[in-house]
Amino acid sequence: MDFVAICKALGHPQRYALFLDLLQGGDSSCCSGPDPESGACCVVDLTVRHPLAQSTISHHLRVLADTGLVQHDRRGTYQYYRVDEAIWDAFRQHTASLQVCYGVGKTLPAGRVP
Amino acid sequence: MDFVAICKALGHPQRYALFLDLLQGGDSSCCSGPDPESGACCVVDLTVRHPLAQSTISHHLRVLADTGLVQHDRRGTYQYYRVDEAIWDAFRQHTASLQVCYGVGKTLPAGRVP
DNA sequence: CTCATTCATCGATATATATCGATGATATCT
DNA sequence: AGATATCATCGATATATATCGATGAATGAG
Repeated sequence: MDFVAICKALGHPQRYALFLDLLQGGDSSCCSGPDPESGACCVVDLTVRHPLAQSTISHHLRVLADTGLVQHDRRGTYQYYRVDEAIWDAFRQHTASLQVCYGVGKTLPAGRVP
Repeated sequence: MDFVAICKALGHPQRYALFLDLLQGGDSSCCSGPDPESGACCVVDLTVRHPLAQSTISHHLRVLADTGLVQHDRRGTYQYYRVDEAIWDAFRQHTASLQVCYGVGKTLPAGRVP
């Protein structure tokens, strides 16, 4: 789980929107997955819901998939994308673990004092 | 709290390293703040600890500060940077709130089925 | 087999970002 | 006032990214 890489991937408005869409399992009516309860989404559906060219959406999905945050499996001509819950959970856990921690075990430095 | 902007700011290795440094309150020995228990860090200290030019560090700190994630206050000639805990907490809370939620309230679409 | 559909890849272009050295502004000290 | 230190800004350059249209590969339908 590369925290920085995932941050970078989510740090783009359109890509974040795609990610949110996948998180919600493609709940819009045009999603035509064979098992909608799996939360997967095919590229055409995303193309309908997002104001981007198909190639651009494919590109963003690849960026997300390269971090491991998103998985895809082929069914017929369709490619279904979904959020990898384990990776996402790891990301959230890491974020939660980063806390401000000053004044703990700090040795007062003897350096210059302005 | 702009989630995407913060992700973008943290999605860069050097900037993330600076952020971690600030999170830990500059616990390295060269940090010479007048009140080290406040967790603040001045730019020179970061310059010593990170392999970047001073102007580059200033730039990254500005990017972090522009998101609100980091604050700074001047004391003498020094500029002390610290993490804004409220913003960081908001970021962590938002991250925690983003959950996979499929199969909830989903109306089976009548669209094409591959 | 032929055609249509989905989707990834390629090539091109415009924009953004990272990085540095140099300069300038502000504050402190003598 | 003059010298020094900290730090932000500027200008330049190299690299990365976003976006699109066109193309090609794979698959299913007729």
